[in-house]
Amino acid sequence: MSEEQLSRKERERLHHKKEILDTALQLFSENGFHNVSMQQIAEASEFSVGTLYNFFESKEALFEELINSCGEKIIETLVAVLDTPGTEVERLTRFIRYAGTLLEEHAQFIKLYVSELGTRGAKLSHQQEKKNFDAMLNVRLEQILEDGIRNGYFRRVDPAITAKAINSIIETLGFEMAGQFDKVVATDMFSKVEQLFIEGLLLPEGK
Amino acid sequence: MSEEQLSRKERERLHHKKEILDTALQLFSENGFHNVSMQQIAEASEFSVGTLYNFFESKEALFEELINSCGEKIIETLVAVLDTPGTEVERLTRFIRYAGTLLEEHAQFIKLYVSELGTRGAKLSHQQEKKNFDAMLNVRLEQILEDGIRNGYFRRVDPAITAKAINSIIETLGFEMAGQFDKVVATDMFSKVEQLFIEGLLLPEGK
DNA sequence: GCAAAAAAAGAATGATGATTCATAATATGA
DNA sequence: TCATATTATGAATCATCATTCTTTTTTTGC
Repeated sequence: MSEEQLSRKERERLHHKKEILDTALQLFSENGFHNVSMQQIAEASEFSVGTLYNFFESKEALFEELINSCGEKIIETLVAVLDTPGTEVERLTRFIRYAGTLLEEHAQFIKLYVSELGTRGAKLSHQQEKKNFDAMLNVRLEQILEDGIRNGYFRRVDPAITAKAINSIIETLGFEMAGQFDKVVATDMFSKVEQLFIEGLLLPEGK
Repeated sequence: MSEEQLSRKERERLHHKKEILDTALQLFSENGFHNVSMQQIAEASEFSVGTLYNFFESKEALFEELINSCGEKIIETLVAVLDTPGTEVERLTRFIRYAGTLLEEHAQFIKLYVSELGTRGAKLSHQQEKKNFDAMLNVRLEQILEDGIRNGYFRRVDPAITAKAINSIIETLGFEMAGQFDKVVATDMFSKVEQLFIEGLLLPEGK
């Protein structure tokens, strides 16, 4: 919607930036932050090192922008799925299924995020408080589980642990699959996750 | 058992090596492989850099030896727990509980392993095929789950996914707790994991 | 076309940190 | 106690980057 406001020059600049971010994403997700140099990003994106610094304050800044730009989009759709109408059972089910779909379009980002930040480890950036997408998701999941229990759909498990468990397996599968994504395999896997958790959580009577 | 064969000198050397590995473990687990220098390890262990290289080929070699020496011990006890007599339900239960205990003694190692290798990511060592402790565990867990299903204890979930899910949550909790371990909190958490998975897996009738 | 401004280039700088190696300290054994 | 062998030391080397900065190229407005 703001695309219209920008001059050709500005659009071009944005496009260049995107190109850089894209190649950086590829390289980082394949080799990890520490094993990719600015030189490499420069060569791969067919810009010079100097130009990279023209777009980004520093290597870390580049990385952060990468994470945030992709992360925000993903988390939004994910949370949207969780906030969908329906019973807690339906919403949780939809959420798990949707995770598989997400993987398809964002395999690289997910791999990078999981391995460098994920549920574990803050290996990078000793600095400021960055938004923790994981934590955000966990809170939502926990809420749904709690509601589901209160409303008599789920057994009385611990919502916090269960949320973490669901998150963990999704991240693990996400990471595993990201290398060589296959739509069929992915949907299959996530439907098994669904079966494991949803059926494992349902109360025998089913309300 | 081989301790007797060694001369005092050799024993001393071994002891020195252990001291180095111990301080390296502490530093690595706190800061990650990339954020610890050989200098730091040298200072902290009160040896000189040169001496470190007297014991280890390279920084990576040191790291690998660290991982292997600790990992082997842990995996052995863990597999031993899985191979214990009893029904699959009992064995799996024991396994999950035991994971909490393990954490107590090996918090540092677990944190390091999970964050640098774990279920995800091969950020380090571009080289040879290192033993993958995770995979080993997964295979065993899968087997137990399969048996448990066949013997009518568990519902018909996918053993591979379920094994991964159990592994993932254990790793995640392991990592989270490793920072500031608290026995009470830990046993509590793992008993909730037990409740989530065991009860979620049991067939209504209970055979 | 042309001068000023903007963007791109990439060689030079500076830090950091792994690894080496000549030297010093220590242990051994006669 | 001395000569030799072993082990430890840490300053010097070497490589690898991130980052800077001067120069070159391209674009823009005229």
